[in-house]
Amino acid sequence: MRTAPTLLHLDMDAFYAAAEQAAKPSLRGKAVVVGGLGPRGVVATASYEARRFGVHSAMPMGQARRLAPNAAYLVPRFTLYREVSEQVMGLLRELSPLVEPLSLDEAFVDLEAGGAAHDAPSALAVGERLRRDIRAVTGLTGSVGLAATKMLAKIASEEAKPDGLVVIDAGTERAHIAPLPVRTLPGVGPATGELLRRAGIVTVQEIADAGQDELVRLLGMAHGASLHAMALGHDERPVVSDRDAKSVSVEDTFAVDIHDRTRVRAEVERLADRCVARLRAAGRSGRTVVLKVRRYDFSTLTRSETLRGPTDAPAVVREAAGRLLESVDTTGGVRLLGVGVTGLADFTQEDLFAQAAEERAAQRLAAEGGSPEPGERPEPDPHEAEPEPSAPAEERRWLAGHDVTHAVHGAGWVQGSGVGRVTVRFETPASTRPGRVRTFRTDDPDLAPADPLPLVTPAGTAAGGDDGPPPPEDHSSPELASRPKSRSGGTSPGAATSSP
DNA sequence: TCTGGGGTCCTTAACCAA
DNA sequence: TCTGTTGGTTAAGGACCC
Repeated sequence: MRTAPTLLHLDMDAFYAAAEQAAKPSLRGKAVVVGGLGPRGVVATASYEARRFGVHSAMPMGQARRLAPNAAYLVPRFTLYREVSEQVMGLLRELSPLVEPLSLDEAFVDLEAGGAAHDAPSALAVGERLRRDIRAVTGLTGSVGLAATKMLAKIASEEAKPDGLVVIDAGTERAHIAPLPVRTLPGVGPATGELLRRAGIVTVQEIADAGQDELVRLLGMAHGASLHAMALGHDERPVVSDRDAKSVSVEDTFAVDIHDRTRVRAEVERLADRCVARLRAAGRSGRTVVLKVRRYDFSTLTRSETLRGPTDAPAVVREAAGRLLESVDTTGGVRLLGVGVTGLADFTQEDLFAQAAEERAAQRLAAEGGSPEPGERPEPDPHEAEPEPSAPAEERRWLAGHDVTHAVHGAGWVQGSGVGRVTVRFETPASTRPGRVRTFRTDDPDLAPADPLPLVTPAGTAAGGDDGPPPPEDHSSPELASRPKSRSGGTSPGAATSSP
């Protein structure tokens, strides 16, 4: 058992929204909401300015728009977030070989394993230096928690938010967490919280007092025992680097429910292909195929089938998913479909099923006269955030927040689009004040999509285009961070997503 | 205009084999 | 041979996390 607070938890502050603010000077200090912009989107991240209006993650977009109508609404740009995340993880790996990323914006680091720290003062110094380095390299802020266990380090970083550092010293752990609500503990969500509340257990102290037997009776062996241990401050989970994924899945929620069985089937096959593409990209194969269906009433069911051996053949996964669909009643409409693969292996069994399935697929295709789904041109999905890397340029879509370049005006980003127009703000991460806004036709040949620019310009290469002296701090127009002015008619504001 | 998308882990039940 | 126990695997669902 570790006695010094040498376990570090890093949590970037409002990560997606902060990255967008760093990329778009006109949004700094403003309410920014990142998430799905379609009719069924939810908030992924809200900037701290937006949180003041009550907007928070997992909230339906519609509700967010009611609470903060003047916020900027942007679609997520995972390529940018991944790049920044890699920079941050790189800094963490300089501290220790034992780095466990939990997501793009969160990770545990075992400082003792790296020899970076051995007691509270050295850990504190490392934590503060890390925060400075992150700000220097990415321009973003992160919060750091230091403690002797994962659970406590995570609680500490939560308390440190935003842009802070908290150490929970050895010996103070139990006293520190005792008065906190049970929901503070990892693994206690709405359901468990409510169950405990009905048992009269509201605080961490009360979990400890209830005793392990009672907790196990209430929550089952695994959950009950671990929760009781956590309430006592015990948590022996080690930091584990490079964990292998155990499943790969893709799913889509449709802008409107799908009723047509043929269409449902076509979507399942598309999802199967996307799933396999990801599986192959990861160099894995899988043995169990899972189909997920969310019906019109939000009831969700899964069906799964385990194959004789692992596969990464598109036709095999497609066929299995298709078979599973046969056993699902979709009358009434389908809101979401998903296809996943579990039981992953690093190899693909040389198998005849794949070949047989390929042949059947080819035959079916030939029999149907060459077109995959007659009359069912799989439209570019209206809900996906990022365009497929290889998306054909047949129809250009201007997603709110994405980078563009203009032959005359240079680098900028899409502020909104609709009714044949796209509104662009011309500014870059290095701009010292909000850039100009211009509106173009969506088919303007001078306008082209662009890759995200680095948030921080490496010293010495001060990117040009920087006009004038430091900002007289924001004399921005009211609609600045808001929707495109050119909006008219019924299309949802700022959404580049097409509605049917 | 309620409720995304990508995961992990646990529980329960059914079934099969030893 | 019959019955009971145990353990592994599969399938389905649910809670939780970011």
